[in-house]
Amino acid sequence: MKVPEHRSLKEKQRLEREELILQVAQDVVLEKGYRDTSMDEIAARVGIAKGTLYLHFARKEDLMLAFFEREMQKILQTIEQLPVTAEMSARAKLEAIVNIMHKDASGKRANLLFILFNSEDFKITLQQKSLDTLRRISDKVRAYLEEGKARGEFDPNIPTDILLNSFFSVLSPRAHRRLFLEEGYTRQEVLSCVQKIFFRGIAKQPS
Amino acid sequence: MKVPEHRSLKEKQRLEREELILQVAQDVVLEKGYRDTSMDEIAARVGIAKGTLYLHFARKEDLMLAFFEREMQKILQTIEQLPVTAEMSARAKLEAIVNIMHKDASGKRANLLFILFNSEDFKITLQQKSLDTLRRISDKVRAYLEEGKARGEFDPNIPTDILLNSFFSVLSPRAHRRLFLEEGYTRQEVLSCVQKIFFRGIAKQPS
Amino acid sequence: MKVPEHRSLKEKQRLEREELILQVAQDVVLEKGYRDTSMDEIAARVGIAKGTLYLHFARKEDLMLAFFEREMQKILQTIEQLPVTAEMSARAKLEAIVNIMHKDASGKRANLLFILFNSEDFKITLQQKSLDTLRRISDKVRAYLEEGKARGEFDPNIPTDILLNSFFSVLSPRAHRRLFLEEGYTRQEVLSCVQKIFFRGIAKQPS
Amino acid sequence: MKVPEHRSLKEKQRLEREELILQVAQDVVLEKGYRDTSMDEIAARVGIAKGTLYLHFARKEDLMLAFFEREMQKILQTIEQLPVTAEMSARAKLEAIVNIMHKDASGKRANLLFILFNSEDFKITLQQKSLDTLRRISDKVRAYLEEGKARGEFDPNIPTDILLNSFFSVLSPRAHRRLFLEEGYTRQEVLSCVQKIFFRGIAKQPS
DNA sequence: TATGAATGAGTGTTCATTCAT
DNA sequence: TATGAATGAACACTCATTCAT
Repeated sequence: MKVPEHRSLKEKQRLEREELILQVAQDVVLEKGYRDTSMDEIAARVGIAKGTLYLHFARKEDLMLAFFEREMQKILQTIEQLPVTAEMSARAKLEAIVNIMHKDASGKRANLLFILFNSEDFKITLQQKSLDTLRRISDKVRAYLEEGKARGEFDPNIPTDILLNSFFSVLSPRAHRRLFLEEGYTRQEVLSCVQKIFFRGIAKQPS
Repeated sequence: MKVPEHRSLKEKQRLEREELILQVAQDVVLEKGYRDTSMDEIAARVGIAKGTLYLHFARKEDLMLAFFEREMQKILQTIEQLPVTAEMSARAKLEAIVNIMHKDASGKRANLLFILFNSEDFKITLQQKSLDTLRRISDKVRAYLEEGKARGEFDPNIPTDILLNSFFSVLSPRAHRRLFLEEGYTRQEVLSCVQKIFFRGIAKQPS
Repeated sequence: MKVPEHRSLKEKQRLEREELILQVAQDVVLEKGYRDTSMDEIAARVGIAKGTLYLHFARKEDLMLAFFEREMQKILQTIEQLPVTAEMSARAKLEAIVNIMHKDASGKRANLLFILFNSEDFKITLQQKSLDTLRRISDKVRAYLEEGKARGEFDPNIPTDILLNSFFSVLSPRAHRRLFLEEGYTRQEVLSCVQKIFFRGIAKQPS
Repeated sequence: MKVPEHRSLKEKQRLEREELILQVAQDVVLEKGYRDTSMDEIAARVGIAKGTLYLHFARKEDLMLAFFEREMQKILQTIEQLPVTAEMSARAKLEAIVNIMHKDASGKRANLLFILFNSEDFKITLQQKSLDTLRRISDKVRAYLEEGKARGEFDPNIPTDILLNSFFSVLSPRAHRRLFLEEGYTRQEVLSCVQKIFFRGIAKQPS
């Protein structure tokens, strides 16, 4: 009976440490960017030796991918658990997704998603797993966009690819960060305006 | 009297070389990204010694800032020389600006502008001069946005700051790069759709 | 009375494990070389924790020395148990030693012996114990060489030190490894030729 | 007129520096072995910064190969310039080669040749150029060995491959280093005995 | 002024060794 | 006693920056 407990304790500690590393890595990356984030700095901030970092993640790339993947998984899970009803408009569903992406206080999540979506900026070769998760998220959005077109909510003349891309770029908090940081707007305020612009912009035009 | 001429000749040569360096730097940065652009490569491509590069730009950062500044100056000048008439709608003026930003075949300009506007991507602290140019560009856009509001073209309920920010993020080719590169859309096609979304989105709503 | 038994049981287990470690270490070293053999890999292959390895051998070097020592001991024992009769020629006795050194299918033994004899290849300072064993082996060979000289079999004009050194370097399978691996000769064939060269070479010249 | 001079001066300095690096690298490798030779140590011993080392040799491997190649070239050139006459016995020619290999005071050359000939010990993948030089050296020896067989000097029953391999392993000073270093023999003395053993050993037997 | 050789701090990664449990 | 997580010194290699010529 003790061995399993012991193991699970160790395993728990391991996961906690891993979580801490991921959290710190994320902070540093958001602060300094991918290339300026050094394994040295992550280790120092976590308060462990550099070698210990490598017990958890064999390569810098793996660490980076791990936290991207983790964030995306969280988003995907929340999106898939959204309580959608038949009566909800496509816009309402998409707004729910936007809210999820902006939910966390710092907007980190959406930043990461945006970064990933424009992943060519990184010299990271996304692994298949991450690409899959990413694909599943964007497929969900795509499905709602097409549903909206079918229902006559959205303009059918705009290709869904373009709607999809605009959805992620327009609604990314990254794109609007300056407004919170320097101009004193609240997240909610900005989000509300930007959503308004986007959904009006893609709405089906009265003939 | 000769000295000044001599100086101005030298000065002219100096400026020509500087121009060449900036052009090359821009190419390399757009090709490889900021971090993967080395002073060695720039010097080699220009055909001068590395030391000579440092006679023109004391730091890598300065070189980068200089070519951002140069691009912005070009944009600013074109914007300021736009033939605007009283009858032109604010939207038409803004569309003209968007066209300038996307004018060059490769979309380099707008990429650079966007990059700068989100300058935290770079470890660059913009110098006062660059900030001024940037400010003047965005002031022009801001003026047209407010003109549009005053004329009843744009929704007065959305703060101009937010419109301004959306203008730059939505219309940046960077945000839509994937669509050209991977999905096979043409620049013109994407630009047209995205403009449509944006201007519909910010249009004054019928009461 | 129980304690000693207990101890000797433990001791026996300890020795068995030590034997296993040495066996594994030897395999890995012959497979990958000294520098590319990691304590991690040895522990993993043995199926114990790395810390446990260090309970048996305080340093990597100690482990390496231990298995050299062990191999040399085996060789020494076999050499000392050789059924030598008065009628046997010195050459026959030396050939028996060569055969022992090459006996195991893979030539591991002789490789190890050669490596040790040229121990500068390793950053290993041989411990006294190993040096003793080594000395006893080479003394045996030296004795037979001198016996051969005394009997008129070998050329008395060549110093025994030089004969001894040539014996080990000429007859080392390491020196001839290429011939098996790349040229397709059999061990037996090469060994036979090399022995012929050596014993002819050191034979007493007809006056 | 000045430019060429200037260039050749710089070039000369460059070559001198390179020579110095190679000399130091060789010393360190012979002292510590390939794996224990660090670029840091080489740079420190030469008295230059680590970066400077990389101006001359892009990779550690390149540096190592460069000095192997250089030594082999020297040997090859000397071998090819040997004054051989039709009357010289094959043995005399081979002895001349052995002398070349042992010529330099320290015996470094032959050590390097031996190391290379057993190059599987190194994780170096020999470049084609080095392999060619090596091949040309051993071809020369092989030719003399076969000439000796044809002339009835050497035993035709021993395959030339085996003779060749024995030539290099037996006559390598590496194999006999102990005798100089610890036993007090002179190089000449050892060399003479070892040659005697080898050439007697391979001599054609009276039928 | 122009050069490019030289610098050295910094990077990701490995691995023998230690030590709390 | 046995574990394996943690350590940190060491390594090969890069590149912005300097400086003697």
